Amino acid sequence: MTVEQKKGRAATGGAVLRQRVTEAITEAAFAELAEAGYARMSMESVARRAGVGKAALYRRWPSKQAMVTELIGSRVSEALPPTPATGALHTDLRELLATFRDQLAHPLLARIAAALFAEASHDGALAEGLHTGVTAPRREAARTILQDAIDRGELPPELDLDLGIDLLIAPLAFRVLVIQGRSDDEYLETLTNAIEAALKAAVR
Amino acid sequence: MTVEQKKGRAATGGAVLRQRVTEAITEAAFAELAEAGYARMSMESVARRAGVGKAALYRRWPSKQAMVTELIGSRVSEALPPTPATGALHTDLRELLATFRDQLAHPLLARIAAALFAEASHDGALAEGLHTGVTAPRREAARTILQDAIDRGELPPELDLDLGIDLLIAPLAFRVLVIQGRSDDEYLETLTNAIEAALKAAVR
Amino acid sequence: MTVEQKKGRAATGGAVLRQRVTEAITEAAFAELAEAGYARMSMESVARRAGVGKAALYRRWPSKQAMVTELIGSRVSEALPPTPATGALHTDLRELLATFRDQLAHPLLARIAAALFAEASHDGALAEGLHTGVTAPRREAARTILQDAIDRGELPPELDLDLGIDLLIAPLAFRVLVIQGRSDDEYLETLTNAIEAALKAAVR
Amino acid sequence: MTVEQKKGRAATGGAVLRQRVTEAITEAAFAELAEAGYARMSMESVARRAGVGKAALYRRWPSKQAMVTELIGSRVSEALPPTPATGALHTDLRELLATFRDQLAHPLLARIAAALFAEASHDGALAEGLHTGVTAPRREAARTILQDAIDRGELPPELDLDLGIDLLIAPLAFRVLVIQGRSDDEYLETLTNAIEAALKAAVR
DNA sequence: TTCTAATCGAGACGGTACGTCCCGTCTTGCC
DNA sequence: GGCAAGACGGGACGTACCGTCTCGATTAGAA
Repeated sequence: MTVEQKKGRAATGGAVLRQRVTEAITEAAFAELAEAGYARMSMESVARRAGVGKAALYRRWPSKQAMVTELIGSRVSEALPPTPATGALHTDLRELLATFRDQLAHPLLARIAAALFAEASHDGALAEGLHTGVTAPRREAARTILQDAIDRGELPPELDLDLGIDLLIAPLAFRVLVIQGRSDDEYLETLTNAIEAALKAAVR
Repeated sequence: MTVEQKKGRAATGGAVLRQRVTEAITEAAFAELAEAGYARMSMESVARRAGVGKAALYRRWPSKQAMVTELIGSRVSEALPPTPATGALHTDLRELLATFRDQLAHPLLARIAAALFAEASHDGALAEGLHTGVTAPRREAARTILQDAIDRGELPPELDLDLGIDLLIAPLAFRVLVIQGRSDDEYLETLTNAIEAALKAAVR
Repeated sequence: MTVEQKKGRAATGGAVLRQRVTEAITEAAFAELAEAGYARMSMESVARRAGVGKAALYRRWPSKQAMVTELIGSRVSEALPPTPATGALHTDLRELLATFRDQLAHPLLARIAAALFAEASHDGALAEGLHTGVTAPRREAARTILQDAIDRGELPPELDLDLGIDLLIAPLAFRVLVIQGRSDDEYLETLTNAIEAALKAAVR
Repeated sequence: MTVEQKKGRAATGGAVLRQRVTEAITEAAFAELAEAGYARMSMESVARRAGVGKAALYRRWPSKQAMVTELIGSRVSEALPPTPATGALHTDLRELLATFRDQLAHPLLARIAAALFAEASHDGALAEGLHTGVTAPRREAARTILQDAIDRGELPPELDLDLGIDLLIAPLAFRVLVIQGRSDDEYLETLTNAIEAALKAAVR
């Protein structure tokens, strides 16, 4: 028996059970978050709903905030769509906006994300986690679209990319999250037109 | 002492003490909010900091949320600047955006407002309060600017006003609140140009 | 308004309520101790039984052990009988032993005291508390009886007082607490005779 | 390797391992008991200290209490000295008391025994176990000495044996366990004299 | 001036959730 | 089939706040 074998001997014990429990917790947590929101959700109710001891939660995450952050982050990540590449700025834009709207429209993610972003002002680690897991990938997708359009000559090379990304993401996010207003296809089409015009003018 | 003086004293006497206490609470609440954020602020620490009993708080507001909402709402309202009316869309826009940025840059209001908007997803009354006290007045200012520009022929009459307002407010809000990025005068100038172009294209 | 008046202003708030709550807790704690014993008694069940928040317990005592120690200590203290002074060693002895037996026979105090003495081996503060509140007063009563008997010439002046006290207390305590055997009046009479003989021989 | 060797290993191999594990647990348990006492000792720390899994403990004993009871019981039994038979009550007594003191002075057994006797008030099985394993054998030794002395005419035939045993055991036990006072040879000599006198008077 | 009624600071109240620890059981893969 | 490792459900620990309550002192206004 080698040392490696000995060390690894019991390392995998209960992987199946662990998986089952983790899934029960995840499901319960999302349900509680949807019903009560982040502030009113309690670890005790999640554990109760999952049919699980509180320790099972704290064995996986060090705190309520850590649990919710990770759950949201992974759910959001797996929902990250492929960057559109239709070959034309207008269609790329519309596709990205539609995808973005569909994600934002998911009431659960939207509501919780808002609470997390709010908390992030007072918690550097949380801010970092949200940036890495949520914000950055989406901004990167937008950046790719814009850069492609510049390469094709559809947008001026002097475009301020960061500002461009803001223009792309912000109006829709505000409408859905803060105003909680409509964002149907007609709205999206008009918005696409407006953003396209804005991008062409957003030069340093 | 004349009767009038006596009456005058009678009308304001208790009110003076009450006013003093209210001010102490308000100041303490803003300080705690700034240091700890909405979620971590406690009514007990506010009372302690203000040197008053907890009952003094609950005599004025029915709950923590109500207190913070009202405090934020009134502070935000008194900070509402006059709507710019320079006679030209571009300057109106830039002035509004600069004002808006200065308000958002106030770290306290920004952070707390985020937490409150997050909570609003689960609390209709809070949502209503925020809309009336925070959102609506600002959107109205933007609407006025846009309508004036339409009237002057600077913007097409078919402009989707709601979308136009989103375009005006959202990118800056996102940059300051979520991205927490820079928003200096240069950025603002480019943003103004981009928004102006977008508005001209945002027709139904 | 003097400083004293100002300082004392709110110091007495809720004394009546406090008293009521303390009594409810005390009663519930004794009941739980009787039913479950020290180890199995929980602060939560005491609070529930008393119709009281857990904080009400922890506002009064810093821990479960402190609460039980104090409750037992005070109950035992108030049960401390006057030292017998019949003028004769034999009757003093019998009276003291009878009193002692009656206290020990109280099933609650006996059982809990045993658990506390056991814990005391590992907790200096607890040991100190038990000595001061429980052990010392009883030993003092015994010492008085013995000294009186020496003064009257019923016992030799060379009597080892500490040993004498052991002889007086220990056999009965063991019978009741450890053996849990009978200790009726007949037994007590024989025991009194035996102890009296022992005391006369317990010289250094 | 021959078949016999293989078979022999098969037959004893498991037993040897089991024995080694049992010893490691026993040693760890006594160490933890000594350091923390019964209440604060945890099965988890015992397992960790012994370098074994918790299941190894629960495969051997059904509960923490059962484990400690059995461990203490067997240790105490193997420490049971031969009943003294010097041919004279005084020397028998002194020898028994000295042995008893030496056993009680063992800090581990003493402290744990106290906690177990306390728990026994609420647990009949534990009480039974302690009586059989700890109390009864020692009382029997004392009984033998007393009966021998009666047979030799050193003690009256009317002696209440149970009371006699109490007189023998209790004062020393109290001194060592509860008072935690000194019990040197000088004390023991005086005590022996006193008990001898008491025994002669302890008649029904 | 004396009375009255509101408000004050202090802090205890019942409750709920936090994150930690340990019980006795269960599961896994190695030996 | 026993082993070490360690996750499992359960439940108590002691802490922190919530929003409510009670207390006696303070404060002005009205009588």
